[in-house]
Amino acid sequence: MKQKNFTIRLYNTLTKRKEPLHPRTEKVLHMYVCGLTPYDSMHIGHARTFTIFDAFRRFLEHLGWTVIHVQNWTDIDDKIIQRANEKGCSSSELAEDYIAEAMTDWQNLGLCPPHIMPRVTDHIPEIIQSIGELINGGYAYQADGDVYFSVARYQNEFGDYGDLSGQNLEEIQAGARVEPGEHKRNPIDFALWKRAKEGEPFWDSPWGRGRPGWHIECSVMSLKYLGHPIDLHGAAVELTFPHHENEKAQSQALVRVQPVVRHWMHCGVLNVAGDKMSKSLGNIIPLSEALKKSGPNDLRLLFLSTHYRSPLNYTDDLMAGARASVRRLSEALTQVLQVPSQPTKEEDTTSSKKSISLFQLGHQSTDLFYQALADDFNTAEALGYVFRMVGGILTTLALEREGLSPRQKEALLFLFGKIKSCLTVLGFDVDQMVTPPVIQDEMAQDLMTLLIELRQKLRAEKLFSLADWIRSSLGEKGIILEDGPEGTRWRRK
RNA sequence: GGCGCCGUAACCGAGAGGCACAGGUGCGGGAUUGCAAAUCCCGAUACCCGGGUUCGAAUCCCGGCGGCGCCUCCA
Repeated sequence: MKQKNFTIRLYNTLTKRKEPLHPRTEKVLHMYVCGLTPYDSMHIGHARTFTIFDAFRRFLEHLGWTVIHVQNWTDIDDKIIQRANEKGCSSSELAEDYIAEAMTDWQNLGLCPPHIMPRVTDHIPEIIQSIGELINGGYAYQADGDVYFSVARYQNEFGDYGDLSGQNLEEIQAGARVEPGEHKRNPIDFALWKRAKEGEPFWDSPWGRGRPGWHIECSVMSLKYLGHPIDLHGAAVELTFPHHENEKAQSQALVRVQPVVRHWMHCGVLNVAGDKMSKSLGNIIPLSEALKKSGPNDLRLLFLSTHYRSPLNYTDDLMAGARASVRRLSEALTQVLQVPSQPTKEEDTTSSKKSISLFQLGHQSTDLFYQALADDFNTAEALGYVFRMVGGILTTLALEREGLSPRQKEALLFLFGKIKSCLTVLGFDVDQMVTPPVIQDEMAQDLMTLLIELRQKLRAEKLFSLADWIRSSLGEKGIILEDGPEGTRWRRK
C-alpha cells in the first residue's frame, strides 16, 4: 500500500473548492493544527477535531508521506488569567495542569502525539521580535502600551483580507467592536500585544509590560517550526474568523509570501443534542467523561462516521450506535481469528468460487476505501466499505458452519488483514477490538472464571433457572454473558 | 441583516445527471439457541416544497420553507 500514488483532493476553505493537496516538497506535509487554550478540561468537541486530523495524518503516513505535525498550546490568554484568578493560582500553574490533563486524555483517545507542541509562553522573544518587524514594516502601531495590527494598511498591500472567511472589508467593518480601554485607530484592527493590567501576568517588551494578543502566537510558531508556505493549516471552522483571517494577514505581512498557507482544512463543530456546548447551557461533555462510557474506538467511529466538514450532533443514542458498530467489527474480527482451528472441508468448485469472490470483495473494498479517503477525506464512505468486508466475513461464517475449505479460510484471513489495515489507517486500535476483556484484579478475574464455570455446570445439570439468575445478576452489574459453541464469553455493556 | 453550509427511511449517514445494492444503529418476521445474547436470512419505511433545464434530476438552475455555522470568547 505504501507505494500507492493518489492525488489527494481536499476542500480548501480559502478557495472554497476541492483541490489537490500540493505540499511544497513532494510527499512531505507541513501541517499546523490550532491547539487548545488550556483553561479547562478537554471536551468531546476538541476530541472530534483532533481525531480527524490524527486520522488524516495517519492516512498520509500510510501512503508513505512524511507529516510534520505542529500543534500549539495557547497557554496565556484572557480566559486563563480569569480562571486562574477564580481558582487562586497562577496562570502558568493553571495552564500546566490542564496541559498535563489534556495529554492524558490525548493518550487515552489513542491520538498520535504531534511532533512539536510549542507553548506560547516559550516563544515570547520571537513574538516580540515579530511584532517589532510588523511595526517596522508599517503594519502595526502602538497605542498606549498596546500594539495593534492595521488591517487597512495590510489590505492596501495584500488586498486579500476577508478572503478566507468569505467576507469583504465593509462587512467586517460593520460588525467590528471596540472593547473599553482599547485604542484602535480602526475597529477592525486587532491586538498583537496587550498591555498588562494590574495583577496580570506580563513580559517586558519595547512597548511596556504585557502579553501577546490572540492570533500572533500561531503566526510566529507556525512559521518558526514549519517554514513557509505552510502546506496545511487545520482547525475547527469556528476559528476561520477572526483567528485564521488575522493569523494569515500577520503571517503574510511578516514573510511577504502569498498565500502563506496553501491549504486551509476546517472541520465542522460538534453540538450536543442540537446545541452548541457552552457553560451557560451546562452541556459540555468532558472527554474524560465520555471515555468512561465509551472506548477510544467507539468515539473514533462516531467521529469518523460523519464527513469531517459536516456538523456532528452528539446524542447518547448516536454514541450507543457507534458502540454497537464497533462491537460488530470486533465480532467479525474475533470470529476470523478462530478460523484456522475450525474444521476444514475439501476444496470443491463451489468453495473455490466463493473464496474468489471474497478475495475480490477484499481487493475492491480496499481500493474504494482509499479512493474515498483521497476524495476530500470521506471517512464516512470509507467506513462503509470496511463494513462491506465485515458483512462478507460474517455471512460466510454463518453459511459454512459445517466447515471451510482451505481457500475459504485463506480468503477470510485475507479479509481480516484488509479490515485491520483499513482500520489501522484511520487510527483504530484493532488489537483492542480482538482482545477479550480482562479484569485487572487477579482475584476478581478468578472469581469471574469460577462463576462462568459454575454456571456451565448448572446448565449441564439443566438447572437453568439458577444459571439464568447468574446471567441476569451479572447483567445488572453491566456484564453480559454470551453462550456460544466454544463456551461462554463475557463483555461489558 | 450579511456571508457560508445543509435538508436522503424510526435515527445517524454516504452518494452529486442514468434502476435509491452505500454503510451503521434501531424495528418486525424467520433460522439458530434450554432460554437469552451474538450471528445469519428475509422485510418495512426516504431524496423538504414549488417551478425550470434535460431523453432522463435526490444530484444542475431559480424561488420558497426549515435547520445549522460564522459575523472579534470558541476545537
